[in-house]
Amino acid sequence: MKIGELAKRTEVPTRMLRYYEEQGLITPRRQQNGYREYDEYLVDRVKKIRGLLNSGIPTRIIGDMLPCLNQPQEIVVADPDPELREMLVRERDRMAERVALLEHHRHALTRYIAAMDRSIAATTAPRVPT
Amino acid sequence: MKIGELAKRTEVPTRMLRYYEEQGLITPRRQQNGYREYDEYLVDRVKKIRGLLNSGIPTRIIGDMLPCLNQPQEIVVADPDPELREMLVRERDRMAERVALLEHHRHALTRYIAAMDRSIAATTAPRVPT
DNA sequence: GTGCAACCTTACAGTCATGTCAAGGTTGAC
DNA sequence: GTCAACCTTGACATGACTGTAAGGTTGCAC
Repeated sequence: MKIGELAKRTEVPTRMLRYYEEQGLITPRRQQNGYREYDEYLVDRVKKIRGLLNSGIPTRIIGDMLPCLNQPQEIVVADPDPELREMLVRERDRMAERVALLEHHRHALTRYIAAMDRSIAATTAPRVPT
Repeated sequence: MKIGELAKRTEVPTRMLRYYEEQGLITPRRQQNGYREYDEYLVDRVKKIRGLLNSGIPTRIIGDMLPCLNQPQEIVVADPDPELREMLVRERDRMAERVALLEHHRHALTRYIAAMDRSIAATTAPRVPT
């Protein structure tokens, strides 16, 4: 498929698909006219890349991880590099921290919004029946 | 206190404290020699800023929120702007999404690390008693 | 009071994941 | 043939950092 279709199917802008290519995360073939030609399996891979980026993992590290995450279901560990393992553990722990923090702030925001609503209610209907 | 002490107490590098100032999130007074002078209450505020930034809220929006989050405990809504409310709701929903995604990837990573460990165990002790 | 480390200052450049735009080539439908 | 809807590369902008250079201030030892 061409870049536009991949963009639609993954909801990742074409700009980003080209960027991921630039970073060596995907390497589509080229048609005779120079257009990029993406294989089906790249849909999954792009989604994986997005997910990892969204989790705060930089492209450089994603590049290290991707070859290990080849099979969609089964986890294949080709070269069990202890350094990579450590890095992944660190990333996982950082994720846990971020989840906790996000939850904390989500609750704070929820409380804040509720307070706003009370304030708005008080403003629009200031006279409360005694 | 001076910038170095604030940095130590908040674990936010001086470089970033100056950056937050540049972005209008904190405005320390100046000593005669030009050094920045931070009040005690800024320790809390900087921590709040870090938390919000970590949650993916941009400085621009944090700048809008901070004046509302003055009191550490009580939530004070000075000007219940419905636009701000909508924005906050959007931010909160985005946070929820990000939490879900992070959790998903955290679990994936955990599974992956476990698989690695099995692989390492198999490599270092390849002969399993039948 | 000289020297020196440890602090502080500004200012400018670089990074990373994005967004946006320009200038131009290709394709397919009418 | 022309027009919209694609595609290409390239360049510049932005947000949140991050690094570093070049220099001023402070405090302490000698």
